[in-house]
Amino acid sequence: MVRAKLTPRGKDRREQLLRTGASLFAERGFHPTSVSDIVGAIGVGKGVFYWYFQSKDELLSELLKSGHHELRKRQQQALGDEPDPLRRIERGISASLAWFAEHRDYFSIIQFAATDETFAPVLHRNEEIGLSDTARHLKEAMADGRIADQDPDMLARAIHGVIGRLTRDYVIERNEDVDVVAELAQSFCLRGLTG
Amino acid sequence: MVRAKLTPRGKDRREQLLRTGASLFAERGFHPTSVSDIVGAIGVGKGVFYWYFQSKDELLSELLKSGHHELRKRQQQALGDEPDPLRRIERGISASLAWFAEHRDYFSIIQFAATDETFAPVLHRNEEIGLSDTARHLKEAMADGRIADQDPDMLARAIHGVIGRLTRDYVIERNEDVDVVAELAQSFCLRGLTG
Amino acid sequence: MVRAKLTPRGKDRREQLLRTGASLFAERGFHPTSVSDIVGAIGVGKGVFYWYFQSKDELLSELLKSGHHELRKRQQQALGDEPDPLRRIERGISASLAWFAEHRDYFSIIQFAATDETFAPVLHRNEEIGLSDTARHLKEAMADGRIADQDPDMLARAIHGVIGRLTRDYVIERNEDVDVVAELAQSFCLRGLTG
Amino acid sequence: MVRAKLTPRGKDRREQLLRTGASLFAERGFHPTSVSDIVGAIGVGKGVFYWYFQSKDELLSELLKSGHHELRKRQQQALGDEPDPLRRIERGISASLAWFAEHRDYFSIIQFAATDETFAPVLHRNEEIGLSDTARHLKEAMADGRIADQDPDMLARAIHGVIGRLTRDYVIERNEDVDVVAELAQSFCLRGLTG
DNA sequence: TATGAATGAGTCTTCATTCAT
DNA sequence: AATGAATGAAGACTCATTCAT
Repeated sequence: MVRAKLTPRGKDRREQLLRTGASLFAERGFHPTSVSDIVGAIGVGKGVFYWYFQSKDELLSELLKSGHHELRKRQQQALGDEPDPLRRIERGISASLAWFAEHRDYFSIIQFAATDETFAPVLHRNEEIGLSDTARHLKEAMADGRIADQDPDMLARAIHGVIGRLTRDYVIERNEDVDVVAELAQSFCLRGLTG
Repeated sequence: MVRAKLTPRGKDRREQLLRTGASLFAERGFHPTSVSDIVGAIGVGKGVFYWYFQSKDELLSELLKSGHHELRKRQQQALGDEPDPLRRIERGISASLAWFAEHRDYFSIIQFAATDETFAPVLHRNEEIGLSDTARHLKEAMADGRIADQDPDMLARAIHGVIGRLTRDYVIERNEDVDVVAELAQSFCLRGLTG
Repeated sequence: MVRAKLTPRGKDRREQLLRTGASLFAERGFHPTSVSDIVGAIGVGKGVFYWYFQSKDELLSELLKSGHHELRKRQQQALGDEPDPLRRIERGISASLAWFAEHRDYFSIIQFAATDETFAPVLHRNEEIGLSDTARHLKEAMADGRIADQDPDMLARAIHGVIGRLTRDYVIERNEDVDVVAELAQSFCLRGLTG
Repeated sequence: MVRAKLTPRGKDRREQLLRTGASLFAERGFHPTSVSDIVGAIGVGKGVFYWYFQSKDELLSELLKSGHHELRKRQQQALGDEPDPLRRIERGISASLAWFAEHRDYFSIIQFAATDETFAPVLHRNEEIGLSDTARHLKEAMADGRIADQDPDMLARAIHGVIGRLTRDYVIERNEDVDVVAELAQSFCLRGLTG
């Protein structure tokens, strides 16, 4: 039974399970982490887990969903009302990198989810949304003649590829300064678009 | 016990296990695929698997190792003796896409391995090699004044990010024509480098 | 994970597993007895076993440990404050036989453990303790001039050899009256010592 | 199929399997040693084992049988035509210790066999024979009034208990000089008998 | 005689999930 | 809301034994 109404204490517990799960999934992987590991890390009984979540899968889904929402919110805040579509792309790049830098666990989880039959569909839907945002800016830039006519979807994915890879290699793994990485990502992508 | 002496029949069986494992790992994921699934798909007893591999992990490692070798070989063949470093990068991009198009299973396996504590180290070592190849070309181009001075490692990773993402989204998932994808990847990356 | 906190019910279950394991190990041997056999005999699920013990090996170790403690306690009670060292040896002999008569399973288990690479070390340490007790009495008797000077350790082992063998052949296998056996063991050993 | 007639080469192979099996069983135990280990140690294929023995159990049985015969032969040689029954016991003690010192593997194997449902019966029959030899000497000594009237079987087992234990602890485990051990065993047992 | 290959039942162990309290 | 206990299917791996060559 998924609890509809939670007492404040209940909400905290749920958050704690979410955080702990995220941390362990990121560190060891989803399959190698057992529900037992999660509740054990918190020091509560196994029943607690199933009081707040229907299954282990559900915990991951929740993580995916909330991560996506937060990232999205951050990106939209970053865009503000910037009228220049290319500037919007630049801002989106640095907002994404910055957000991931603060949510490393989510990044790892997303990486895993992308390779898993069960979660890939959810993830793809999420990605589609981010992608279409980027593609919209690109189309606008094309309409304005700022960049050459090319498949906007493919370009969007190329940009996301750059972001993903640099995030993983520099932000997550080497803890590099986000701004430095963002700058290169921006210049590489912008030039890649405009030539 | 890696069997040293294998009869032709044994070699075939080993290859068959490798292929079948690759295919199932790619389709369902490593953890969700059991050794039972693999031998069941071939229609042999469970012991057969362990005659050829020490463990399920070893099978994946072998897959990773041979995949890396083959991809590398393909890339080097593609480079030929091309003197222009930027051309070499272009050729590397299309060679990679082409190879992955023919080895979709390996791509998926690599994706998974990157998220797994046990295999990530091996994978990273492999990636390091490909990355240093790319970075070498970049340094040469910088020395020649063909592209601006920037961190060559970071640029190499940006390029690989583009390749990886477009491979996944177009070559693997949508079965798009490799040449079309390669062209965009090349133009995006080359412009990204040269501005 | 040795469960720290066990409810009364849990303690009972643990005892039950210990008893059942001891009984089956004694009857069929350690290796030929599977965890499945143990839980099957009790009529519970397989997981129950691993809730209380980390492994099959651990169950045997626990058995060895507790058996040793109990035997030791019984021997010490038997000695009381008997001042005569040779009398103490006599009492030790009958106490051991009596204890084994009540714990036949443990005797068989000890016999097996002595032949097993994994458990022999533990067992030997236990035996060392009993042996040094006996040797102490012997040294005292030698100091008193009650018995001739000989290697006390070797003598102690000879005595334990007599006890072990008669226990096995008469107490365990033929269910002979303990007192009769004890009497012969005592007279044989005491004369063996004093001549 | 048990081979009836063996070529000289075949006899050697069989001996080699017997020796290797004995050595591994003694070292690691019967159950933990696999047929694979045995043939692997020799460097031959698994089929070889089953060419010479019907099963792993059969190998152990053969070991038990031949060991018993050899030990018996040695003891009888040692007795010669010694007319004094107590002297015969003394000689039997040292002959046993000496033989075990040269056949440590067999000693360990016997120890194991005694704890195993399958082999204990065979072993017991063997022991019965040695025991009745000893008992015969004892009865003669009793008839001669050399030792007091006591259960000869129980005494014989006490003596064998001493031999077994000292063999294990000193001859096998500490590689002690056999003569020294034999002397103590003889004096302890003889005094134990005669008082 | 001997080998590499294969079988498949069986072993220990894990783990998501449920339940009684 | 939480706990200790229990379930049992499933997983990785082993191994005595057999077979084709």
